[in-house]
Order: sequence, then C-alpha cells, then structure tokens
Amino acid sequence: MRRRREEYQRLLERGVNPYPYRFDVTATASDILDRFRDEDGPWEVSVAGRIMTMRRMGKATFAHIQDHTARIQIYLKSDDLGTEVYETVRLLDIGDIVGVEGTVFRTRTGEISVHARSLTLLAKSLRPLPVPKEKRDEAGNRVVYDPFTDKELRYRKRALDLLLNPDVRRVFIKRTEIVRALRSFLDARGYLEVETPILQPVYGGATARPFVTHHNALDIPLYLRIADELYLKRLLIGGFEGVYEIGKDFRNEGMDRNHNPEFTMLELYVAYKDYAWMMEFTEEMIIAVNRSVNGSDTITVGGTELSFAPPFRRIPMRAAIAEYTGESIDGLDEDGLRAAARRLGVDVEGQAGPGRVIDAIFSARVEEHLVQPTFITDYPIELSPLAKRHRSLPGTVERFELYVHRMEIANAFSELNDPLDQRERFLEQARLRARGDEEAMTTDEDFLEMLEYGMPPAAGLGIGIDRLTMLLTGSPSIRDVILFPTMRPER
RNA sequence: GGGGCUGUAGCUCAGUGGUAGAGCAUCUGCCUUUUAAGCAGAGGGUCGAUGGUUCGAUCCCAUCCAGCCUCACCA
Repeated sequence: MRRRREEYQRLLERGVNPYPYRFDVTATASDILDRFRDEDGPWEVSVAGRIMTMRRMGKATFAHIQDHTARIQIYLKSDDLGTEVYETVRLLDIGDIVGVEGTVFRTRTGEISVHARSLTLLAKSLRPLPVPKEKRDEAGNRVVYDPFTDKELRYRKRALDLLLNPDVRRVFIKRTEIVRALRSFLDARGYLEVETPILQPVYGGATARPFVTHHNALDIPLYLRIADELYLKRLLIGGFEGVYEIGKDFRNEGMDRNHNPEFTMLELYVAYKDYAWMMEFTEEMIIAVNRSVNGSDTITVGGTELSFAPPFRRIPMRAAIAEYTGESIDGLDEDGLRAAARRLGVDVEGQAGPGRVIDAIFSARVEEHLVQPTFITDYPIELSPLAKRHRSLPGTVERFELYVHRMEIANAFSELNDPLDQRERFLEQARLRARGDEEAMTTDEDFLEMLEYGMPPAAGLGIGIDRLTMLLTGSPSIRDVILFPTMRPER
C-alpha cells in the first residue's frame, strides 16, 4: 500500500494521470477470443480491463487483463511502446485498470493475445488484490491455487469476491436472468408491474416482526414492509385486474442459511381467478423460468436430480402428513392433534391452536421429504388470515405452497374478499397477539374499509426470489445469492 | 438462544509454554513470445481483543469480538 502510493507519485512525476476520464473500447476480451482467426491477419482492437496476472521479462511483459466478459493476454514490448511508455509499464501492478490498443495475434504457445501498440493507465490500484495463481490441467480444467475462499471476507468485500471468483459472478448474472424471465413471463400476459410503499404506517400481509423507523416531519413511527399484499389488493379494488411487484421485504427476525433480514419477493394478484388456477400458472411460470436460465427441465442441486417436468405433484397438507408419518389427523380436535404430535415426537408450544400443531407436525416430519417439486394444498384456517375459506373443507383455506428441495418457494391462495370474514380473522389475530403471539397480524382498518367497497375474487401468489435463485443456481446459502448480505458490523 | 468448529503475513495455510514459518503475492537485480515464467537476493506479523496462570503465553484458562456449521425459533 505504501509502495503503491509511491508509485502513484512517480506516475504523477512522469506526467501520467493515474485516474484519467475516458477510454474508448472497440472489443471485449471474449469478442477477441471468439472471433480471432489466424488467416484473417492483423486485427486492430482497443480493450480495457483489470490486470490479473503479470509476467515481466526485462524489456517485455505479458499480462492478463480481465473485463466483464473474460481474460485476455496482452503483450507489452519495450521496442513497440517506446522506452518512455515502458517505464510506465514498470510501475504497473496487478489490480491496475488499463486500456490497450494493439493488434490481435497468437503467441508461440498458441494463446490469442493483444500485441500492444499503446497502453493507458485507467485507474491505479492502491491496495494489493489477492489474485490467486491458476493454470489449465491436461484436460483443460481451471486449477486455482489458494483461491480467495474465506466466506466472511467474500461476503464483506463482495467486490473482490466478484473479481476473483468467476462462479460467483455467474450466480449473480443468473439471478438477474431469473428476475428478467419472471418479468417477461408476467409482462407477456399483460400484468402490470407496480411499486407500493416500503414505508408503511401499518404493516401487514404476513406474520413477522417488523423494522420500525420514525418520520421526523410527521412525527410518527413507520414500518418497513414485511409484505406487499395489502397494497396490491387495494389495486385490485381500484380496478386493476392483474398486478405484480418485485421488491424488498424486511423482517426483523433471525438470520440463517435461508433467511436474510431484507429479501426479495415477487407478489402477483390476478382478478377473477382462484388458487387452482394459480397453481397451474405457477407451475407454468417456474418451468418457463428454469428452462430459460438452465435450458433443461432437469437440474442437479447438491447431488440430487430435480425434475421440473409437469405436472408437479399436488397433495393436501393432511394427506401429506398421513403419507409421511403414518398418522391420520383427519377429524382430530386440538387434544387429539397434540396427542398425535407427542406420538411423533414433535414439540408444540403451550398455547398453540390446532392449526399451529398441524403446522409443527408438517414442519418437523413432512418438509424434509419434499424434494421434487410438490404443491402442498389446503392449509389450516388460523395460519392464513388473508386466505379464503375452502369451498368444501371446513377448517381449511384455499392455499398452496410449492416446495422444492425441502425449501418453500411459493405461497398462494384464493384471496379473502369478504370484508366481514376478514374483520373476524383480524380479530382472531388480535386475540392471538393478546395471548403473546408477537407475530400475529395487526388489523389494518384502512384496508378493511377499502375491502368494504368490494374486491373481485382473486388469486394471489408470493415467490421468494432469493430462494428461487438458490434453487436454480444450486447455492446452499441465501448469502450466496444476495450481493451484499446483512452482516454484523466489523469492530 | 443451545452445541460444535474457526480466527497466525496481502491470500491460502503449517507450527511451538522460551519472542514465528511455507507457498503465492510484495521489493531489488538479471531476463524482448511468457503463462502457477525462471534465476539470485530482501523486506513483511500487536499470532482476533482483554484479563488470568506462569520466570516467560501466539500456545494453557476465562471473558469478549467476529465467522462458519448445526439445533431451536422463524416463513
């Protein structure tokens, strides 16, 4: 670092600006590598990138520069650059960003390279970049020595992670492709992408603890949204018939492999449809997105082959419990359910209602089996205060979740649009809250008022974009698919 | 929150109750088609932090900080 500061000074003394304004590029590294043909003769290019390797040999230097597409070797020769410029070359370091103009050629060892006619320093790097050495083995595989792998450093200094680990770069490119594929799937069907408030005076749409902030001018607390749901439903009331939003939600809860305090959610609401329709739609969309980013209906995640061939399995929650535990819970009251949970060795908190008991059994004994894409349907009513009562199964709502690789990917229901029923459900949540359930939903009076004007029957869907990305990129942790995951501050 | 593991040079890691090492990176010299370039030489560390035990601690003990794994909680 100190030495590089000195180089900075020496560059200034030589009249070289270490941070110039502009450099015009005519080709990327991969353009050059893909298009070069020996028989075509000299090809003039202008490329720019960061120096990642350097081999100095007296009056000549070989280096690799990396741009956003690939690495390309450049050949810097004193005779061609002139001794004056070559003195500047001597002051270059790994990590510096340079622009090179020259001709494409193939070296004696066969590597396509750029023979520099001129070189421009574009940005001096003042810190040493931990670039690992690498080579190709006989089979042409990339072998990296002492790679930059420390997870904490990778997450805290993501820029270096992206620079040094091409696989990381690929994951984030794929994340963008996934979002783009979702968006174009929805746009092609005429749904309207909208933006709703992140700062909300009343938080709702999910059961979770919020982040609280304060608005100075209004002198009121505001909450970072935990879900978009209630605002998107207001848009259905307002006459839009298909709306979606892709945005961040915030939940003030624990962090682990599957949870980050801020995460990205897609929510979609479609008028006049129900959850059965939404199930078909979700299946079609997931298949389309996976095909567009992975080019196949079969992917391998953690050594397991997953098939996205339709139709995905569909099974009601109770049937899934019966299948994987051998315990039928049909017709059981709360005491019966508790007894069943005990037999299955599932711990249930003291004051949980019957729905929570079912959920506990499901989480503990069923989820682990849901590897291939599976729709779980028909959830207990008290777990789903915004979902419509099932048309034929008392005590349940018309809701499904999609599980893949033991992970919940999507959640959807026939949306509750009866304002009287909705008020009852909020009251029930208030009772749960009074009993100490911190996550029970708060009553949103403004939403209820809007609902009283009439909301069309509708189906709603939420998809966790981070988890979907984990799945489709085979990433084991949510931090591998969030560019800047939440970290405890360094001290 | 419970349990396990980790923290030593810029990076990846070894090591020891007696003041610290390797490879790469860095610096100096030589080298005009090299590619984990090579050859010769050199510098570089509060051994995560604070206390304790000890004549002496990077090493043993305690606490703290940070991270990873796992369980719990949680969508």
